[in-house]
Amino acid sequence: MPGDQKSSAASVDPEQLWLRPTEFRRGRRPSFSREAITEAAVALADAEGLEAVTMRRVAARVGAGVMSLYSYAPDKETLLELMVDHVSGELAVTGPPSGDWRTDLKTVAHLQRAHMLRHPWLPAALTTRRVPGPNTLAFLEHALAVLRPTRLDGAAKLEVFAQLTAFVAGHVAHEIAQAAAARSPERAAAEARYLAAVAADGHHPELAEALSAPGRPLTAEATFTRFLGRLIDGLDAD
Amino acid sequence: MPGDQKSSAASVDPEQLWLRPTEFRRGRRPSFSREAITEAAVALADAEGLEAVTMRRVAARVGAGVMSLYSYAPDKETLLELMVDHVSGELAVTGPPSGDWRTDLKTVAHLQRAHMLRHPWLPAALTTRRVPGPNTLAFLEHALAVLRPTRLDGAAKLEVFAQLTAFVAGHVAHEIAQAAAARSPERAAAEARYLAAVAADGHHPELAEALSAPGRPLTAEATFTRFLGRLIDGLDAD
DNA sequence: CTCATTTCCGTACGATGTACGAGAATAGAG
DNA sequence: CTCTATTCTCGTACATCGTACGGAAATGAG
Repeated sequence: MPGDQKSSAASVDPEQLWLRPTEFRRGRRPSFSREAITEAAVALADAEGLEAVTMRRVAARVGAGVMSLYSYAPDKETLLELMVDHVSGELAVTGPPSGDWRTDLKTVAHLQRAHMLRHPWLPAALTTRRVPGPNTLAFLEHALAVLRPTRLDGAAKLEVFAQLTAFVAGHVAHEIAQAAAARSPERAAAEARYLAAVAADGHHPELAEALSAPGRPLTAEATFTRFLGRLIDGLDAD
Repeated sequence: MPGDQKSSAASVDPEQLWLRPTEFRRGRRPSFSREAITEAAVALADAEGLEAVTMRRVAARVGAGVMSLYSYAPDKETLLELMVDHVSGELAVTGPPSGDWRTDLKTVAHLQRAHMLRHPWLPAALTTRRVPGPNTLAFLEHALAVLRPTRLDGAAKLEVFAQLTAFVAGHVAHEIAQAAAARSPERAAAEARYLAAVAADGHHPELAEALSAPGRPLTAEATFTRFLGRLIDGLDAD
């Protein structure tokens, strides 16, 4: 493979991934399943973070040999893709759109946020992964239905969904980092001391003022709702 | 370290990172420098992506032994942090705020977008990294100055900057993925075939319609500008 | 000089993703 | 039934990764 420029783009064949023939099989019966393996990987990521998801640990969790996993997914990248779509199955759609598409779209975003908070590895995983599986597509279908009352064309609707997802992922990544910092007081104190030192150097007057006049503390939820409102209420202006 | 829950949160001591004593030194004179090492790492990431940044390759690029790098950065995580801040030095601020803070803030976002497009590994790196270095702080200082005409309190201003950065990173990550897919026609065709197959299964009528009525193709720049406008013009409503 | 201090880096170790290929299990053909 | 093709299982092996360790080399202080 000459000039293999993988950069940071995922490279998984969607057809081989999602359109595998579930048909007739000769040979030995499978001892495990894609689902069981994916669930094990998700459980690991939920409990210990994405970097705990190693082929060895996943295999141990399902009781398989390491190399057996490769009968179900051609490589680890694919397994990550399976994980992302698997948890998207939890994005239970609450019913048909109400007709008030702005409210519906906000509900969609709030669902996504709760979902990503439950699986904190999702924002990082989504940065690269980009082949929508069946569960992701079901949710996308719902989002498109929500957008039907708008007069956006197809490409624009897809773009709105992608932007919304990116926005939620970005917000939740930040939210998670804040929460993690707060959970480790030693680290939080070190960071506070560092920022205080910077603010005291005289070269950052705006930062100094911002830190000294913090205002009321904002909940992450309130911040999210506010920015989401700005984003969505401004939509369809053209 | 009991209960080491690292999850996906970075864990670098900001004081040891950015407040190192550059003072008097006894012992042997350094043969390299943080800057040279960081630049080598950045060059690697720019050319071949984040995953090409290995200690061995960075060392080879600066002409050092692998373990010599550890005299300049305690671990790879720290080196990544250095990379992020190093490239932030390119975010040249164009001058004092004009007074029209909405326009200024849009300029800030456009600067960030161009910056991330020049260093496509940045969105992924920013998902985890969260200790602002001097260059990042200089840019933050500018952003805060831009927000001075608003009557937001300190915490709110910081939140606006974080959200804006997250939004830009999310958009650019998506933009990069699109561009990468377009650059590999084989992959793009496979994905198109896959989506067409899904749309043809009858269970995704909205998707089918969105794909069949794409509308005029949108440039990434235009999409960015549009969503950015929505986000910023809605600001300060309360 | 001596000695404390700092940098340099070869070697080595554990962990990772996965290529390879030998065995085991199963279904159809005869 | 036997034979053969097919499929799954997984132990072994390897390249590559981050980095711990410790000795050699260089430098400033006393």
